[in-house]
Amino acid sequence: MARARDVTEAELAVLQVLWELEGATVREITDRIYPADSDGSAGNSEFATVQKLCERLEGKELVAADRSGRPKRYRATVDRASLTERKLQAVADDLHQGSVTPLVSQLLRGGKFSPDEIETLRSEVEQLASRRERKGASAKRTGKSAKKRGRGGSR
Amino acid sequence: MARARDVTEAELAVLQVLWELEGATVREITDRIYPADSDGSAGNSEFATVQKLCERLEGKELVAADRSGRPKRYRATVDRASLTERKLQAVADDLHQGSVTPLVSQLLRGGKFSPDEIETLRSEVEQLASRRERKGASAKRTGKSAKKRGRGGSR
DNA sequence: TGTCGGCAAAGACGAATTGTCTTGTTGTCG
DNA sequence: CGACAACAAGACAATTCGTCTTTGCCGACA
Repeated sequence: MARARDVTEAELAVLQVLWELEGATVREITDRIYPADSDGSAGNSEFATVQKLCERLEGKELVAADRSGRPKRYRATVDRASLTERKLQAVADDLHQGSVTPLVSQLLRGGKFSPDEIETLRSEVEQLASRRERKGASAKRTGKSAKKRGRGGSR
Repeated sequence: MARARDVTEAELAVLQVLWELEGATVREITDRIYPADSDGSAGNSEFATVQKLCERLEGKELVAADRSGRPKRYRATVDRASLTERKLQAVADDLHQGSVTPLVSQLLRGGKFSPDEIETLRSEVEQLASRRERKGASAKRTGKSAKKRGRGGSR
């Protein structure tokens, strides 16, 4: 029942650092997230907080730890794009039976795009279109092709 | 810190019913969500559960209640598309500084589309592209300025 | 050798959320 | 009136989340 636990605000902050640094120790992450108090006096608990966040992220298999060196080294096992995709798929599952097309339409309808972006999107769609030409001999567009793919509400 | 409260699983179930029925009483919603035990004996608590969910949804201003008739009547104040947009924007805010273009690209790259869908998307992009063509006359706010949309992550 | 600082692991904590359920109160209808 | 559905208010356990404390470990260095 528990629905794939989402990435938390604080956890995301850690991930962002790991995406930026491409592998970092808890200390390094902490220093990025909590600047200002660089003196080692009370900053002790912040370190522990980040440590805990890293553990939880490891539990979710979003980061991995390299335990060979002494200061343990964390790296992200998902990149920004993957996480984005997960979240988008979750939205699709929740609101559109797993189909992502409505999401794209919705985003396009929002229309907040620069000419550059529009051009990029256009070419991406064209690419998509041409890719299907290559394989689908019969452009039978009435079929709808039942590609529903519930996409496991599993979790 | 509290981040615009998300719609819960159970709450979403209620919303789905309201989208389907376009206004319904708590009883009606309950019957849809908890079938099987159609006898009115113990189903009492389920009713209360749905009641509570409706109250919370009302608190989030996602539904509104018409209190004139006796069996109170709830209706959704956001449609599926709006909720979708919110969630998408939240993803964009969290992972891409509020820009939705990367989301579209990501979705397109996923490539799970039927020929029909591709055709639809293509026309939507074309529409977007052509819409920007006629920018000369309107000195309105539509200027490319809108850009990134800081979109204060809060609330 | 002894102790000192950084690292690690475990866990406690309070606050908040979520889904469920209980208990009273109120309104309506036969 | 009397029964019964709708309603309001809240209690409840379970879980989550961010934070913090404690305790032990290790290697370095005077």
